[in-house]
Amino acid sequence: MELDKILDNLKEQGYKLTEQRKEIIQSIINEDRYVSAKDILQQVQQRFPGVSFDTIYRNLAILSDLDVVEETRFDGEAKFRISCIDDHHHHLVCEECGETSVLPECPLNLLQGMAGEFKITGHRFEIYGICEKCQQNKK
Amino acid sequence: MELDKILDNLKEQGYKLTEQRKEIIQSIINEDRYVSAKDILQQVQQRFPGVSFDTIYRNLAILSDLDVVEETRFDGEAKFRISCIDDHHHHLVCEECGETSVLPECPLNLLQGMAGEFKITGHRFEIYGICEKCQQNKK
DNA sequence: CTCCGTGCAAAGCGTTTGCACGGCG
DNA sequence: CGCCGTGCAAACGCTTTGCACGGAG
Repeated sequence: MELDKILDNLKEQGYKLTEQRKEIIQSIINEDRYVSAKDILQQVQQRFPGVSFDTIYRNLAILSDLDVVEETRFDGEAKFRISCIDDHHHHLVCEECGETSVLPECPLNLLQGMAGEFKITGHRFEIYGICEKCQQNKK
Repeated sequence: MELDKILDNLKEQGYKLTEQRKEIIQSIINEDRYVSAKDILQQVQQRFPGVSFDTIYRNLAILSDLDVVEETRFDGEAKFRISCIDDHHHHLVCEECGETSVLPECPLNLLQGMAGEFKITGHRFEIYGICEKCQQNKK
């Protein structure tokens, strides 16, 4: 998703476009992989040394509600990445760098009907491992 | 997995069989669904009012290492259930009661080879929703 | 000018750790 | 009787919240 689209969306929803907020979104877009609140804070602090965790978390909560970011959890902390709400998809997540690549198929489709009477409200399918780049860095 | 087998396993590994430890394992077996440390504590406290969270957590860590319990996370807390290490499988997890049922197929098998150079170290595939029983309770 | 968003500080929650005692082996 | 496991308490890390000020609309 591009920055302008997101800002328009926020404005429509009645949210103000503060400099901090814009910078937070920008750095999430720049990262384009799962990062922690801390990672985002450090990025944003390069331009706004004053920003605090609360601002990061509050904005992440809003962005997550609006499906601007996807949220998951590993290493004992929440991780966030810019979302592509257009198409339903799943990730290969590198536990070293958080880099993600998209799986070509949603496994839920392959399991159609297997759930029976269970009313599905959500699902999580993530493959953890080490991406090619990080494997080479380790050698 | 049955209690005796687990206790033998623990003994083999050099762990002592304290009453608290046995009770912790027993209540996890009895639950047979994803429960939180708090849930386990409350169960165990019925027989040992003195037990504390530390004991629960320390034992859960050991049991998780030995693959006696499976660990996941939702509702912002770690959840544990007795594992069936014999066969690789995945769960439908009810977000109301933690009840799980087993999926007939591992979706990773269906996606064989899709990961490319990504070195897979683990994966998580869980479907969240409301199980049949909880749907009826809500009505 | 009105409120929403911010920064500060402190609290909240689940979880982990240091310590000394008690009980398993 | 040695040492692991326990309970207590305190610390921990991540995240959330109350408050008063400042800036966007």
